[in-house]
Amino acid sequence: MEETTSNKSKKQSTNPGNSINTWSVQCGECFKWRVIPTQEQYEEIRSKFIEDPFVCCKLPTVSCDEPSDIEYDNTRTWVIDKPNLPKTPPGFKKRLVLRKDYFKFDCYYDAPNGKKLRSSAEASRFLDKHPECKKDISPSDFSFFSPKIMEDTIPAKVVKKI
DNA sequence: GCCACCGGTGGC
DNA sequence: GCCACCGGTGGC
Repeated sequence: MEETTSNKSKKQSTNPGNSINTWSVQCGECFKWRVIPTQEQYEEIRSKFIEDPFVCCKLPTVSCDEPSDIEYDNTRTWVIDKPNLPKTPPGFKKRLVLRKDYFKFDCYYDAPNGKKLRSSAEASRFLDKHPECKKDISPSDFSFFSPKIMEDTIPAKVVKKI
């Protein structure tokens, strides 16, 4: 279960390259990496990864015989995710912003009204203020987990923090 | 004045 | 010692 970033990215924020632009999962049988086209599809797979592990043949046009989509190497920075994180609630947008020093991510949810949520505490408070959301969404539907950045794939020019 | 970004720290 | 959380602020 992985996500990757690289220095090439779609413009999702003011600072290109600081967000995740490729989502991929590893097949539990052949161990090849498969790129998942959208964050939403990726989150769907991730949300039940333990009880329903990913295998290549779940993708419509792929099997374990096909070469892998991408390789784990330092042509891009890799970060390791956790299985079974909650899917982003409908109407919300989840963003992971990588700090310039590659030390960690900041995780945000953009609420339907544009409000930016920065922590579980803020998410809970938001739901309390918006009972209409609370019907379908609970605080446990938010995860501010920051994926682990793989040090051996951090660009050499980045100055490491001591 | 706002907000993206970063730094500091309290609580575990 | 770590990291979730949030206050502060520089740059716009």
